Amino acid sequence: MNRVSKSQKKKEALVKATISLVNNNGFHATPMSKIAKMAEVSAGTIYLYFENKQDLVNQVYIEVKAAFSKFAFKDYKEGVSVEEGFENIWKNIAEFKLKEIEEAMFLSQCDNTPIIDEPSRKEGLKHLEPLLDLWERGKEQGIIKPVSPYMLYAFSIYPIAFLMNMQQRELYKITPTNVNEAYEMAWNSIKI
Amino acid sequence: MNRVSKSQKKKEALVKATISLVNNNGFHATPMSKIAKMAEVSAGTIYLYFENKQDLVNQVYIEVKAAFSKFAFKDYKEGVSVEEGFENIWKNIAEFKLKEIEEAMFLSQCDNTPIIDEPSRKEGLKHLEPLLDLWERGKEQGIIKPVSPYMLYAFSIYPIAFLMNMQQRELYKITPTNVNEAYEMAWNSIKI
Amino acid sequence: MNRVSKSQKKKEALVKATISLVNNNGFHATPMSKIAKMAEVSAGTIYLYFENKQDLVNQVYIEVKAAFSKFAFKDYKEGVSVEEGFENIWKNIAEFKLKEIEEAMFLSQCDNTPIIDEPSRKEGLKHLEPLLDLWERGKEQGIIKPVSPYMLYAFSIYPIAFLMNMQQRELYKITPTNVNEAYEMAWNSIKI
Amino acid sequence: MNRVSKSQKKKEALVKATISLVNNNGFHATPMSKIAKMAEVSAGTIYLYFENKQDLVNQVYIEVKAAFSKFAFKDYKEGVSVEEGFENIWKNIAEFKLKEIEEAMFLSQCDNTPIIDEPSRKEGLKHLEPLLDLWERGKEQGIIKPVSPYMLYAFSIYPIAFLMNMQQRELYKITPTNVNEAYEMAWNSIKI
DNA sequence: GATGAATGAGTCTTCATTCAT
DNA sequence: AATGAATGAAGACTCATTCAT
Repeated sequence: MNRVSKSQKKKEALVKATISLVNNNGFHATPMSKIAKMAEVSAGTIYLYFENKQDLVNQVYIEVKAAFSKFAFKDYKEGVSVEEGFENIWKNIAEFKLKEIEEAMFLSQCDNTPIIDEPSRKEGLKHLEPLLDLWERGKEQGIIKPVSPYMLYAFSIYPIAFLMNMQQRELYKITPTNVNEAYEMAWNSIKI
Repeated sequence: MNRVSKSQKKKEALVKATISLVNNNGFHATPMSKIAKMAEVSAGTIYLYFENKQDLVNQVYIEVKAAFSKFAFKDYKEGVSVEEGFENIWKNIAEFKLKEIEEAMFLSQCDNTPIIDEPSRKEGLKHLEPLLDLWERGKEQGIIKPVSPYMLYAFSIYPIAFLMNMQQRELYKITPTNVNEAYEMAWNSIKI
Repeated sequence: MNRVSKSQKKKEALVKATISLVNNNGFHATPMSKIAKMAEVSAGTIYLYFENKQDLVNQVYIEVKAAFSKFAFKDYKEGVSVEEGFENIWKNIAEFKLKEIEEAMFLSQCDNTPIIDEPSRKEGLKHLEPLLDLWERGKEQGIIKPVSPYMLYAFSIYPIAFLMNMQQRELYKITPTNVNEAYEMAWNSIKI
Repeated sequence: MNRVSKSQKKKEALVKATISLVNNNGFHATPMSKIAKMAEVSAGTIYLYFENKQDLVNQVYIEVKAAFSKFAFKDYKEGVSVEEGFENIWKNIAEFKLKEIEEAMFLSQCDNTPIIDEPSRKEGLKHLEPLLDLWERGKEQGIIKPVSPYMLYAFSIYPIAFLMNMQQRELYKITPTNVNEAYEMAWNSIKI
């Protein structure tokens, strides 16, 4: 038996296909039949793995969000200084958004659109704890502005999605230099 | 004769209905029939004012973007100092996004989704010139970071949309104090 | 006052437009709105002259059929010999079908299609009497085959429509020589 | 397994229904829903077999034309004399047009109407070669008039459609005697 | 008489979902 | 587990016809 079962492979193919097609056409403009075709399974097969279309996107969303979070905290050590920790996480996130474009675009679309239901949204959020903890610590140490984490997120993390969008639409090209500049701006906005 | 013709009223009702329904359900999940019903016209009437569904959203997008831009630069005088000018514009934008929630949500969805075609996106952008000019001036005076306007926008303007989204989802409440804090963060991120 | 009233002109324009559009698209694929546009009147105006769409084609059919019949018997004198009379009529019909192509195509489409109602069809037929009389006389004189006039029509007159169709589709070019050959064939088929 | 698959049966039912309904109402006046109902399948099923309505008629046309051609040349042997061969083919065609009325009416409507697209028309023509060859041979032998095959077709074959139409409208009754008379007229018109 | 905005029934077509195989 | 043919509900769009002006 393979380490990854045939079933698992099919599910992954479906997830990949969903991401790609929803990115290009939006959720409601991507038929299940196309997802099936791209994943090289039959239309009926989807329903062996997912209850229905809504359940499919929900699951994909949760999965991608999990992958994103995992990536965001790779190499992250809780003990590290606030600034160092933030830089680590921020650059991970930036790397994710600029390298795993498909996944990142998908998240961006889901987060600005009513296609994901509220429970799945909640589910998707729960991995972000370490960043919130870090910010909490920063606030205690007088390093981070004493504002809502939503505000911190809005000004330091959310902007990366915009840059990614512009790059995707070929209006803007992100270089390593830009990334450092961007990091500076992010840090400037949240540090005291 | 009325100042606003009956036709004009119908078109406006259609625009309003489109914004509201697309906000709540997304573009592809809002049938023309519902738009018609909400605007209290017959389904066929839509096609007197718009070529098809795509044309409808495109036009609504352009219109809302124009309204947004107009609002963004109200009371703005070109001669004013860079910081003062930026504060003026930023607060206008914030006010728009927090007061004209329907319109702002609509823009946010359109800007992160493939429902608007590229020509209409271009059309929607062209009113932002004064802000770009201001930033240019700021860079010359050594006040604003010498980075791409996309970057400046990402870190100073785009975050407002996130706050609006969170408020809309009732996860976060924006108060006048918050607005000032947010402005500080915006300014901190772009100023040298 | 003009000899031809404004009303009459509008009606004629509508008839012409109907013929042209039905020829190119078929009855059910030509909207009233297009007919109105081509006739340079408003859509509502059609209903001042015709009860509804069916009535419009019916009337156009009857009118064109009448024009056709009139043309068919121009210069025709009842006293003339059967062969001479037939040649006269046949060549008139051929001339009509090859010169008044729009009208002739329209008739051809109506005659092979269920778009005209039966009463109007009957109405359209009633002008053909002189030809039937001529054939009757020919049969009495032992010149024309003693077969049903439908048969005589099928083999001597109906073929012209086919040639017209082929010419219209640019598969066949009718020359004066052809016309004479065709007449010979027509005559050969019905004469004893 | 059946000799004729279930799928094949459905397609045939759709073809039959299309012929029947288009005959009675014309192409544009027969909704897909009615075709589906008559074929006892769901509306959506049509689109498993045909791309769209146009494709449906095109395919039906080609199929019927092929059946017609096959019938026209049954029992036909190339070596036979020109007159014998022509009589064979002509009578086959007459038999088809008088027995397979539905199919024949359908062809008649398609051939005098812009509902079939040009490629499908071309496709439909290609089976008529043997008749053209026979006529060519007849011309060489000085038996058939040296005129365009379009002319020969117009005067010898096309008339049958007229007789069929009249019979269908119950204005004329075709008997075996009539058929022989008609054949004589056809032959008289094309023979030298 | 003339207009053309408005209607809404009717059409083609798509697509999520089911189910016999 | 997997298929894919079949369904039928729903949606975009058209168009004959009406009616206030």
